[in-house]
Amino acid sequence: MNASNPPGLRDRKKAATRQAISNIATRLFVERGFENVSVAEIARAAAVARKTVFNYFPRKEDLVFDREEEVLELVRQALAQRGRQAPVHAFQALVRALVESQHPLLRITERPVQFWRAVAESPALTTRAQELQVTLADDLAGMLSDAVGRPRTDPAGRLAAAMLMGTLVVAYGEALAAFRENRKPMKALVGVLERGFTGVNVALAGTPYV
Amino acid sequence: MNASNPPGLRDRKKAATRQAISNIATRLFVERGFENVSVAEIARAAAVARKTVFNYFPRKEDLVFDREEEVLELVRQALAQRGRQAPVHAFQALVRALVESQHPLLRITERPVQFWRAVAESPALTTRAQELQVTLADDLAGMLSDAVGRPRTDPAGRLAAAMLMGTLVVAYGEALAAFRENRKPMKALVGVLERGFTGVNVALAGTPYV
DNA sequence: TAAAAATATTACACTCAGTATAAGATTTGT
DNA sequence: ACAAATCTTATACTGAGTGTAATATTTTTA
Repeated sequence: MNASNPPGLRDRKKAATRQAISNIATRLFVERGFENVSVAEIARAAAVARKTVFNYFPRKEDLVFDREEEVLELVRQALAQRGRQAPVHAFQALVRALVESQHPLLRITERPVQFWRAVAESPALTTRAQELQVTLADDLAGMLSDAVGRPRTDPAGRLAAAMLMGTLVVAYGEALAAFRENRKPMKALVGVLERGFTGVNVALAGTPYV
Repeated sequence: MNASNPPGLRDRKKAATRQAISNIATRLFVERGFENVSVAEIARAAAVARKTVFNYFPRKEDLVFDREEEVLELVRQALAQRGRQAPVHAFQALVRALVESQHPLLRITERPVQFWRAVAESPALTTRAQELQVTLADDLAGMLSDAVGRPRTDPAGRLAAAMLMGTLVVAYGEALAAFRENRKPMKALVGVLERGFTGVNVALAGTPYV
């Protein structure tokens, strides 16, 4: 639970171990598929106890998805620095900015295409991805509600978050499809995005969210 | 893969076994919670082999959620009989009709409230419910696209489906919350619903879906 | 109605994810 | 250098889900 300060030896070793496990796991998954690699095998390859793997990654799927916190941080920042802008608009502005600045999270290249193909081929990973979408929508709903000083259970906030995340997921999926079919991924992405955003703005009209 | 005809003895026995397993499982889950009942125990209580339980319900969670087909059938029917109405509007009309006719699927009573509380208390069931939401959104997207003669991957259809399902889930959740707080569940439900529907209609404006 | 074909149930053995616990090793603060 | 805190490990366990082949039951055919 440390924060700043020079990271001690312990923390550096932990980071190294975590990274090593993650790297080896990724390599094995790419080579042979998620379902065909056991945690025991990963532990062996990383020269570490099986339990240690679970210490760092409570579920096997977490070896693949470990950028949740990064995403949340981006949203937090955007909402904190939004000035007088409505929170939903601030979120939309964030997404547009990430697209235009070619941020790694939304940039479409061969890498993410292969990554998401692998996810699609694994039932466990697909399920986990869906779980993540819902978790993110939930967190987003909480942040939006906080921003307008309403209870975190406010249905309007939930509705906004669900629609925004839904839009984002569909848009990103379409961008991946476009890439595979040699169409312009970013154009496809923005097309869906603006459609969805327009809808959200109307749905939330009359509320402080927008 | 039989369809009509008088159901033979075999089919009747199968239906009976399935129902018996499901009933006993439900009882045990209610008594002691989903995670605290093993499939082995269910099998024993139902006087059946463990493997037989898995024959009928591939995953343990399927013992709880087994109304997917029923929902899909409702949507199929509504879209088939929609006449010249746009598919998204037909879907919205279906939902409104279910609400007004107090259809069991959307009626809020003590039963569903307890059911969904139990789901919320179980990580495995929560995950499965999310999975179902995504599956339903996917099927809905396919049906909407079919209805307007576009490929099942059409992003507009996907967007419509994602937003509609998102709206439905948030609205239903809010209705459950309203029930617990002694507010009018149906009023809460319809409130969120109409908000979401308005947004969807705008998002999809200019497309044949609406 | 009796045998043959089809299908359902069962027993058995197995893999693997995830948890619990306590002992041993390493880092950190004094 | 010592003690406290924390990380790793060995070991053993529970429970979900799969594969397979033997057995029982229903349906079909003759």
